[in-house]
Amino acid sequence: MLIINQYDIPDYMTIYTKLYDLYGPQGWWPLQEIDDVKPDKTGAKKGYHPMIYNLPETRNQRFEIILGTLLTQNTAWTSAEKALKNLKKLDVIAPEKILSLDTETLKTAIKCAGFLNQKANYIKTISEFFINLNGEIPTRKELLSVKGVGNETADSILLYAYKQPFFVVDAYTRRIFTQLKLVNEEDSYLEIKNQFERNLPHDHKLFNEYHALIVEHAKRYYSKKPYAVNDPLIDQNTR
DNA sequence: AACCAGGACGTGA
DNA sequence: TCACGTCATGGT
Repeated sequence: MLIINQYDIPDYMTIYTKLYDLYGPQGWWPLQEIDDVKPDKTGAKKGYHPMIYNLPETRNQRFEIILGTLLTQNTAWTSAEKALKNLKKLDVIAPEKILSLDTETLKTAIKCAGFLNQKANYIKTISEFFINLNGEIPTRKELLSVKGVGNETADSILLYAYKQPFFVVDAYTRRIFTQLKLVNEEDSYLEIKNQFERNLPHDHKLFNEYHALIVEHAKRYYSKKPYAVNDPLIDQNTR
């Protein structure tokens, strides 16, 4: 007989360990050139550049990550990646080059990632913002003031582009942790984010892997309804 | 053929 | 604050 009570709910670190044991290091945030070998789609994925935590190393790598966070908003990463490849082909993965790029050309390049009008606008705007930073790390508040940067994108930029310990919450995180009964469906973004940050050591490598692992796990068990079928994190008898 | 994808913004209550 | 419509393309 299995009784569900608060003591049966695993803690955040335990779940992280389980996910890491299942999937291994994910090697986020993906960067072109470094991630030349793509994982196969059978599930034997080992990540992009696993166990490498010193990236990004250059200004343009940092900028590429920022472009990626905007392009992948409500969009499959594969589509955002194609857009990035198009930009790479145009040799415009640098804020100054984006600013001097014709807007219609930009739209054509990113069309495959959807929301082309908004995203072209966002990309232009954040390019100027990035230049004005002069290499400084932006605050979360500053990032949120940029049009196109909401909670998740701000945290993604801080975590993956600047290696700061800001936990990223996305729709997958909400789905999984609602099932695990660690968060409530109606909890706000900040409530969930704060809960993770209160219950985990503030280590950017840990936050990096954790969010990436959540995405990997969700793609397997939380992309089509009903959710959580055969989820190894959940005792199937108690679903 | 609907539904989803590593969301954010503008609007009106 | 908050629910709701909108933004757009591509894959399943």
